[in-house]
Amino acid sequence: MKADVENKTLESSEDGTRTRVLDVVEPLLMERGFNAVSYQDISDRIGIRKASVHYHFPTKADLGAAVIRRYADRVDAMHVPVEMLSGGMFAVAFERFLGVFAQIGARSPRVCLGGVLGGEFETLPEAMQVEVRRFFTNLREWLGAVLERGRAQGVFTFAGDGETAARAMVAMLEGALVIGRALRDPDELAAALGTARRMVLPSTREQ
Amino acid sequence: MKADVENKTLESSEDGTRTRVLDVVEPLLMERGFNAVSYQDISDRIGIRKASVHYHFPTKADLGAAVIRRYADRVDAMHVPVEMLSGGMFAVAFERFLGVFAQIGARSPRVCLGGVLGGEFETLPEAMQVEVRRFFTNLREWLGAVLERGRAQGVFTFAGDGETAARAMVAMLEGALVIGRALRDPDELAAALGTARRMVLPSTREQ
DNA sequence: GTCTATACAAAGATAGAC
DNA sequence: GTCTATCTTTGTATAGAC
Repeated sequence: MKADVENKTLESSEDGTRTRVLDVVEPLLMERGFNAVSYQDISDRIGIRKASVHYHFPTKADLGAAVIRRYADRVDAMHVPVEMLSGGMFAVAFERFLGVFAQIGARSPRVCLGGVLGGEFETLPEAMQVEVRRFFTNLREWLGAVLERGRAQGVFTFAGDGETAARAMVAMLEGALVIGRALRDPDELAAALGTARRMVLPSTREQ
Repeated sequence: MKADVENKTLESSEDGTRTRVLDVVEPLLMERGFNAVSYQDISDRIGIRKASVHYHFPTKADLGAAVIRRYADRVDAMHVPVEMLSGGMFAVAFERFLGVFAQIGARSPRVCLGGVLGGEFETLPEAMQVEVRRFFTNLREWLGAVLERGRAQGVFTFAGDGETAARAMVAMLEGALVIGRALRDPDELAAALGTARRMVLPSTREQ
């Protein structure tokens, strides 16, 4: 169990073609979506034949599901469990959450994988739909809990319950990535980030 | 210029296959996106051959662009020009704006055409990209002006400029449609609608 | 304006040699 | 694990008769 690896996020230690495929497909999906990415695209990019890609991921559904699963797990891992937070750490966790979207926005024309796949949702294989749902559910639940408990500790201020605020916030950020990319306008995401803060952080709310 | 027609929204008076095609494709796009809809799908649904569909829309880009153009024009037409608004009419116009999204949400698994095509944006033909941009730009500009002027007349209250609020709001509603569909959860859009109101309507803001 | 027929390219996927 | 070769299906698009 040698901890080598160049800069892998999590995942198995041994690099291997399988991981290279995932690494190539993920950004491709974020840019073009599932239906517009082919085995040929992948084959071209990593210099092996289509058939070899099929060896690692027999069907496209397998491939797609593996990509979102890894993506969702990685995003999950960036969010400190609510039980471990207290006091000012809530604000930090919240900023970190926004930072994830800010990072994606900085890589436009990529958008959040959840957002693109959400658009194609009805055409996705079951296994992928399950992962997309899990992604959104986890995100919402974590953020909802953070907002709720953070408010109890006086860090956040907002009306209604944390879950509702979390829903609105995630939706806004996902939407902003998509629209901002279409308009080639970084202000779109900036407006969403600012609004998100103003929704819950009293310090940012002076007119 | 006989004003017959069954229940066409705008468009030319004579029904004709061309319009039937648009009528069939629009909801298909809202559900599946552009890349997952084929001439065969259309052919099946209106009972003519693929080649006949090509007669009306030679390329798929022509077809796609025509669909969004009509869609964007229709949404545009639902929004009373800001110059014609005053006093309480601002609140009415705003509710009407939210109503458009509520209607789409009620037809889930369809989502806003702008939202789906935004997800596929990088893979769309130029002509379609132009229309998608126009859709979002018009929506944002109209709403931004309504919020701004409505606030000047004491109808709305919010921090920052109207354009920023409008950006955040449109993004939130688009995102909520997509996520709500994936999760098969009507509460998603409801949360967004409620949050939108709370963002600008003082009457809805008591905790 | 709609049909039949067909061209042509791409896609997902499998068989079997190396 | 990767290759060549191939199958099969689907998609966009065009030609030409009716």
